[in-house]
Amino acid sequence: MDNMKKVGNSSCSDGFLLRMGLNDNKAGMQGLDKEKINSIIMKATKGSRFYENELKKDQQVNQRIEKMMQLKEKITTQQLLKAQLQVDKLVTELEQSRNLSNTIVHIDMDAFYAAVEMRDHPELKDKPIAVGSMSMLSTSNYHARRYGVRAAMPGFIAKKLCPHLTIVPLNFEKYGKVSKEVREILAEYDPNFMPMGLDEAYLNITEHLEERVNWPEDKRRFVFNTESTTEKDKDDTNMSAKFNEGGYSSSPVLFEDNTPLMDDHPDQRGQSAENSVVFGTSAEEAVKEIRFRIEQKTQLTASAGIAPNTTLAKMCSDRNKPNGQCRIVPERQAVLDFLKDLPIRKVPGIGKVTEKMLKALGIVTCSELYQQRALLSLLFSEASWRNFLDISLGLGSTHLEKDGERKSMSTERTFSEINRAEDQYSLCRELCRDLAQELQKEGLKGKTVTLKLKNVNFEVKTRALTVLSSVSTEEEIFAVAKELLGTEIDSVAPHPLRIRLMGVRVSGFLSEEEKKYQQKSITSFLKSGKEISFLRLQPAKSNQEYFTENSEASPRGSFFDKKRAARQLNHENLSLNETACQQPFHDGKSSANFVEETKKATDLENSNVCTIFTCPVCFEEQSSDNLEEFNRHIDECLNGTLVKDTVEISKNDISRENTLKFLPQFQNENVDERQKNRTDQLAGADQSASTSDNSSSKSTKKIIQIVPDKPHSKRQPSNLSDIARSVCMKQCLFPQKASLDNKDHFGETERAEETSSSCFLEAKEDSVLVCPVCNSEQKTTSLVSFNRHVDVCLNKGLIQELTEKKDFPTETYNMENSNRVVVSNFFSGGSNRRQQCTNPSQGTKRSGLTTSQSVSKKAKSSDSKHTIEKFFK
DNA sequence: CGGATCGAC
DNA sequence: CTATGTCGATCCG
Repeated sequence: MDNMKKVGNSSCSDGFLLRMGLNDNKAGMQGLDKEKINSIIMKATKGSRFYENELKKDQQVNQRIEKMMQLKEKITTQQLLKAQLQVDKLVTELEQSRNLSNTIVHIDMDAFYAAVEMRDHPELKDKPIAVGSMSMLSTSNYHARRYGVRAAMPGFIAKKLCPHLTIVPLNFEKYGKVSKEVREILAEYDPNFMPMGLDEAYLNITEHLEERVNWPEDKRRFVFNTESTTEKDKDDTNMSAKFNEGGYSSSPVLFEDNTPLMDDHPDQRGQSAENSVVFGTSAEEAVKEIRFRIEQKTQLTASAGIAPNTTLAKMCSDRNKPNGQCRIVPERQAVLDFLKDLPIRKVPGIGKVTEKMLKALGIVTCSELYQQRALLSLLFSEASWRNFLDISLGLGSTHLEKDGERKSMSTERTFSEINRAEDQYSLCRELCRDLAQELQKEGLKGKTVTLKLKNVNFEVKTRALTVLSSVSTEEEIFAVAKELLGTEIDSVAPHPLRIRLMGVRVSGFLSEEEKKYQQKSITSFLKSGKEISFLRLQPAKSNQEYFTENSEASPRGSFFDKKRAARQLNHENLSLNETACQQPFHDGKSSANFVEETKKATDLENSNVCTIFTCPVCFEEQSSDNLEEFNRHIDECLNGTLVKDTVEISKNDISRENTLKFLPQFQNENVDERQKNRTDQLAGADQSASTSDNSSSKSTKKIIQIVPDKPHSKRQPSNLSDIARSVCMKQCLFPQKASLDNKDHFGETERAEETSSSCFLEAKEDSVLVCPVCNSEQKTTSLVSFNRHVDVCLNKGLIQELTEKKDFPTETYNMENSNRVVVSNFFSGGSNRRQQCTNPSQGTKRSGLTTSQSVSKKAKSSDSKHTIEKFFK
């Protein structure tokens, strides 16, 4: 209670100041003390829009904390004990899997950008400098840090702190070059080392050390380089002089640590020739050697950490910064000692917010994190508390992960206020262009486009839309982004949208497999078995068919399918048929058309399609072409198979996966290069319209066939949600095509014409919407309201479905008070489960609050990134 | 899935 | 004189 109050009332400046990273001012002669720094920053920042927003965010965090504390209050001793037992059981397992056999090194260049600039501008050497701009600094040198000048601080504030500060503009090209030089050295110790941005890298030197033991001295001898031989020097003729004066002799690389210089070769160093040095064979020596060589080559210093896993190595490299190194020897006790008093904030993955939340629980150090493990398991998501547990036990990845596939790509830009829609659209287009370029470099195509906006009050909003066929070109991305932007503009109309940042992101990339086979939406359909087609119910304009592809994300998540199905009805309508259908979120003069008029979708001929309905449940062809009658039939069938359905889910999912491998490759990928916007969404349909002959296809997955010919084999409904959807889309038709069961068909199926034939159901003006869940007729003819209704129904259904599942892990975790656990377990479906994989020796299984460790970023992209040097110490 | 949030640099 | 970034991943509902 006491705590709660404190949190709630905590001084509003708390979080903000925290963020500014005001900390150890090394009691140095020059510089400012902490208080002075605080007040200057405050003065400069107070009242600004930025500050106001910071306060707001801070309040939100406080509210979160308050909620957490309330939850905590309700926890009973018994629950806690139970949790303790369970967590400790896990601890035992984790402890058994501890792997100390690897030697991981984290290398971190000191004040990298600033150091490079100082090297290249000797006149700046003894001055406080920062790299960046008046708006934002990327890093500062140590001299400037004494004034409180930090990375991620706007330059104009830094100037107030330190009027003498020299701000040097960023020069990524240069940093990239230096970085490359460093990497060349690193590669010698671990060819598979993992760069993290320009100034950091992880190495696994386990193998190197094994070999190194047997190396002759000569292989470990390095000469002092007093010549300037680096390329940089060409830029700077003073290099030699500078190097001599501030260079190696005064550099502490070899002599700074108090640790004995030698291990296995006690007096080597002394024996070494005058201008050379020999390094020992231990891990420490090897890393000293690396740092020595880096400094010789670049005249820049690096810090390093050596430990049995990446997390520890990283925290280690921070310890003796700058220009120092630290090792945690591979013993359990050494690891625990290191962690004992380590503030959790030092742990990679624990940021400002998590720190504050944990602090509210009285947790500041890693050992406290361990002590509270039971409580944490009740208050945080599984992914989070498991991560906490790993941290407090000192577990982490013991090998460097391969660069995993990237999951998204984005670009964003900050600018001074833009409020004219016209400018906003062209900016948007520009961003799409940039992004498209980057996507193409990596050959990626994604299905989800996200627009990010930050208004002049620093409030950030994102709006996303997932489309069926993946996008990658400027035009394709813009077509979607434009729509999102238009909606936002309209939403504040008649006021202008006043923004200071815009960003575009593409995610939902196709997997390799998908790339290969994904072609027509039909193919995706075969794969996922969860296609949704939808009949537009505004027949006044046109009848179109929309496919929604289901992603892999939730292999068995029927709930999401439902949600998505319902939601996508909205979105598809919105984005794809702006002109042809009502625009629920736009007024008539939608600004989306401001820059580029949306092209009219090609109306598809469907008038002469003779329709046959096949019930998606019983697979009987229905004689009647009366929709209502058909609906009734399906409803009956559905009711009859409800129970059976849930049991069959997994089985069907498996069979679906198996068949996937044999999907034919379709060739019409670029057929519609010219077709943009919604037209391309309809490519599959378009094609089928012109291709009536699909006799070569064996339609095994047809659910509703409305095509004239073709008998088809039956496919079991995959699960309840599938059925629900198909019913929901009563008047829709599913693309078919097929050859799931016909491998012979493969390979030879290169002709686009063979791919599919799909038909359209005639839209009847008097269509009645019947909710597939509750079976009630809906009065409305508005799709949006109908969707809303279905959504609600589906949610109800979810609860039912939940209670029916016997294997739902209700007993596993504290359920009495925290339905959050229920929800998260359910919602995350497979993903949560995946994360539970717990073999620390198997490397990163992190998620939740740890991020960067589990994700291997592409070096390439981080290179071009505007990086900000870490700012705590 | 979409939106917000977190963390790294 | 003004003026506070960019990116990717994860979590929650």
